[in-house]
Amino acid sequence: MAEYAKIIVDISHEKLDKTFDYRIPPCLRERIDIGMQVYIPFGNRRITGYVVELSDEASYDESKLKEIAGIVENGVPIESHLIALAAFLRQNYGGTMNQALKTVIPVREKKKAVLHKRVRLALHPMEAKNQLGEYERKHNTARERLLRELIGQQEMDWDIITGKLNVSGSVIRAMEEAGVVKVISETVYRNPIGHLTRAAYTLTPNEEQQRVIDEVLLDYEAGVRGTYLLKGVTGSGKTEVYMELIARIRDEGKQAIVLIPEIALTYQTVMRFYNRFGDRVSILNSRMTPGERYDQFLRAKNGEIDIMIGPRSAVFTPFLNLGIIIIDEEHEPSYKSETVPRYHARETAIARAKMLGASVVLGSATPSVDSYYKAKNGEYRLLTLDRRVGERELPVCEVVDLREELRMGNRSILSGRLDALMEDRLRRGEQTMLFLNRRGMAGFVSCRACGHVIKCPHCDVSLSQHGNGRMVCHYCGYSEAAPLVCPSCGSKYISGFKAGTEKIEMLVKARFPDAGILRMDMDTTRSRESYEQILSAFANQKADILIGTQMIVKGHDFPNVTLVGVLAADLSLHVSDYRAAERTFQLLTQAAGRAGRGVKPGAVVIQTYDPEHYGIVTAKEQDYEALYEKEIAYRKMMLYPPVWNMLVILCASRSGEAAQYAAEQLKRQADAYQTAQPKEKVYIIGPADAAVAKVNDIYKKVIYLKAKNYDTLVEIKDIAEAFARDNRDYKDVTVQFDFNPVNGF
DNA sequence: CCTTAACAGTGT
DNA sequence: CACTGTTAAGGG
Repeated sequence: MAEYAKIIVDISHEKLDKTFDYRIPPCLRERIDIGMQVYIPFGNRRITGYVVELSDEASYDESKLKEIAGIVENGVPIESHLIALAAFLRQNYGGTMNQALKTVIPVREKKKAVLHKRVRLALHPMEAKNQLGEYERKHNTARERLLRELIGQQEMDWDIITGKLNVSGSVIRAMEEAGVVKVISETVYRNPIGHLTRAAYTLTPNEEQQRVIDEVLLDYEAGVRGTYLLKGVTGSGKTEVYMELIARIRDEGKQAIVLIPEIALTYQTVMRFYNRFGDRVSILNSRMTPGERYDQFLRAKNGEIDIMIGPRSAVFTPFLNLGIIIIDEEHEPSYKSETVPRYHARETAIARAKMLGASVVLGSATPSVDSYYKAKNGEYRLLTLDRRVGERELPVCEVVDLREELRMGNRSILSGRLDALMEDRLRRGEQTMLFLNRRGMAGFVSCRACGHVIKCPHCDVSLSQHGNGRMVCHYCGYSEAAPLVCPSCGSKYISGFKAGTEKIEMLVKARFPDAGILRMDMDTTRSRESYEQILSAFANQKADILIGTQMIVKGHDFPNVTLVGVLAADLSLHVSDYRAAERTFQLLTQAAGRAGRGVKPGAVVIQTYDPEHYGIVTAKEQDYEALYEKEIAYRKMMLYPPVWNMLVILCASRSGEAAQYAAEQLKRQADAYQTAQPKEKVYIIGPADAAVAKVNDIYKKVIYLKAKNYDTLVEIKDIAEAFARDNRDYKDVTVQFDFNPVNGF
């Protein structure tokens, strides 16, 4: 039995990112375990911490050790494997142990879970009769009313008594003190899907689906736990495969986690799982309060649910008998965290599955190059679904060269071809979706006389023009009134360039005045429900045309949409990111997938200035293999992931000089590592300005490192992290690490 | 994070 | 010499 415990203090600060040794008092030795929250004396105060490790010897002067004061009884003990998972996050993605623990452990809310109070009769029927008589004699009318009711039905809801019966809480309390009744309060966890009504569930997997299911289950029954990449064309029924696998693994008493991109957690998705699994399912989403999310984790821990559906953070759902983790749309960049630790849910899921003996199924119509590469190398098992359920045809895809349009004198945002098709769809009463990855009226505003571009005073980006006569920064939210004359030279010839969704809406309205038009982007989906409202309005055909940013292309099913227009396919192509072509392909494929979901065939028009680019050509042909081959050749040549690994070190500070100096010093540390380990080739580039050099008055400098082995980069991260922690120059500089970044840098 | 000790500066 | 504000270090 362990005598000492290493404890991590429950406060977030780098200086406290270490364990403290405590003696375990004999009376607690039986009960103490890794992951428990405990009270400890710290300095001259008493605080709480988490047990991270148990040991028989102390690594600190034993005479100075203090004793653990007690166990936090109603605290949520984190399982030891969750601590191990936190250690994995810290090790592989950087940051402090506390940050890692906070990522893994649900946020604790001060507010208690919703209480459900009931009142029960505490006396025998005979005694109750006597008591009732006494109340009648004393004219205790309220007590009499309540007691009479309770003799009839033993137990009642508190709310009914205080409401319908009009008996106040103080009366009930007095009766409880007299021993007549007993108040029972039980915690009722908030159930985000409790209000749904379940429909009948019927499905028989088709031959192809069954083959995939059998392949995974055969492994599972043989005790093999693998990672599977399920590549299935849109509409091939991946969700049915997931549900069947979950059902079978659940029969063995195991639980399942289903990860989906936040934006794809629609009512329809939840309903499909709810119809099949009822209230053994719960969900997590960003619209829930921390308390609600905390409740769902508690329900999982208490065994009230078997299946959790949610975005990347759901990978930490505290299931004890995890059998399978499913990651739908595994290529989605939202699976990579943008806050420290910048973990990837896919890698984290695989690590967690390994610890617990669970299988992982990654699903996508357009797998990430990373995953496909691993599948080809045998690290993942590749499974495919090639047939669309109901044998619907893939939409016809055309590419329009915008340079050609310009030459023909068409300066409008709609090409002649798209315009003609839209008119046709309007005439036939079918729907159109227009996709543009830029919101607002104009991407930037500049002066035609002097070329001055209006920029955000806090960020190194131009301000976007919006329809309300204001200029908005899309990075920090700063806004100012649009000027009438150039602030630099006074010329009145200032205007906006590069149309956004808002401008498109205006232009399309002018072009098709009789059409019903909806717009969906960050600006129109501010409130909680507006997102669902717009989608359901469009689904119910309240509008003919839906204009939006990428949020409209994620997995929605609109059977009456027969035309999808991608207004500027180049937008995602020319960003400073080696994944640009891959992202463009995925986006175009998804957008195209929105057309022709019903019985009527669909058409897709892709407008671009770069029609020969392989990202666009392969998307038009719907040729994933061709895209992959081109892409992997490029990555091999440039030593980009997944062929090599990459680490971006980011130095951010209010002072540009401090950030630069800090970055230079870290580069020197990396150089020193390279000199000490010459056989491990590391390419070090920088320091340089980040893609956006300043955001919210914070200057950002980056260093890029490329190495064959991930662990080499982890070692450099450890060195840089230790250096920054122990060096006073880093007091006002935050250093962050991003491994194999997916969201630009 | 919070607390404390040490230190320098200020005021009587 | 007591008092106050700032800073660095320690916490097991």
